[in-house]
Amino acid sequence: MRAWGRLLRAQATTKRELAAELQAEHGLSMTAYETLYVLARADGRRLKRVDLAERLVLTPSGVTRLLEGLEAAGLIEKVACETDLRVSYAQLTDAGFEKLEQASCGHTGSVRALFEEHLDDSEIEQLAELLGKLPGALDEGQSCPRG
Amino acid sequence: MRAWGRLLRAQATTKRELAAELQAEHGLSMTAYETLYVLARADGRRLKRVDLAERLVLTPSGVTRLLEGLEAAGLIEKVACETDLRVSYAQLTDAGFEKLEQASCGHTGSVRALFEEHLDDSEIEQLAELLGKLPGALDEGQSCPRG
DNA sequence: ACGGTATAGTTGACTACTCAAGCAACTTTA
DNA sequence: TAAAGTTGCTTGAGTAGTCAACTATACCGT
Repeated sequence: MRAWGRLLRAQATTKRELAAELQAEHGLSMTAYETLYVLARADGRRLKRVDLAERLVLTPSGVTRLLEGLEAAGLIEKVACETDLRVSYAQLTDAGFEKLEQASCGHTGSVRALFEEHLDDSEIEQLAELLGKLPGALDEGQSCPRG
Repeated sequence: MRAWGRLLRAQATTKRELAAELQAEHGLSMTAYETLYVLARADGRRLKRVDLAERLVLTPSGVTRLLEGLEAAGLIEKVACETDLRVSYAQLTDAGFEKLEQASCGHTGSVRALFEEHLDDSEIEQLAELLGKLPGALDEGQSCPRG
């Protein structure tokens, strides 16, 4: 039960710090970063909006609004699907990929630093393990695109 | 590093569910609930806005806006401090305390259920332990007011 | 082929925060 | 005892998301 309170506060606190940094250094929101990240690792660097919504834990309308911004910034583009006229893919542009690479090292570094400041390696491993059992955990891979 | 991604998603997913339930059953937002909760356990059931901000991981303006709502709903009231005219306490009203009690059992039940669905007791204990080492962890007590 | 239902996405109105700026009351210092 | 600085809180404007309602396309049974 303490676990829940701590989950809330730990996440809120760390997220706030990291978001501020990401914003200051690269002009990206946390969610925008996550978006570029999942797109970069997706097949063909594109994803249906609906899949994006699931991965980012956002509603479809949230995705629409998010992508509006990213498209305006030239980091992604809208690509129509040939076989289903309803779906439009979010396609990572080269600029978007570069942006991600620029932001990636700094950001993952900060995340790592923040965790390692408070936990040792095996504890982090344990934590990942435990959190992985909670809902919302779809499998992912490593930290760096092109890594 | 996976830990971070999972922390984000686990929290987003669970929070979404629990918030919806809390809203449907008691008309409270997650943050409102947390507020009532920390006030109930505070000395004299009141807290300075600035302290509230720290505990809820909110900015002062966020607290102002939040308390506006809670005060309008009669769950808290504004009480001026006698020795320092700048500070105004948020004082939990009886109605607020009752509201908390009503919401408390259902909510803590849901939280517990959600965790226990995926983790066993010792894992939950471990998780709480690990999250407790992350920033933002100030000590708290048990789950139920008056408990 | 055609009506019914499900799915993908968008839009308008709203909520819950944030930040930057500001005011008021307190403290320090000289 | 007054200027300068600090602290507690509020306010205006903006951002990021939500929900409910909508359009458009696709699929399915008859």
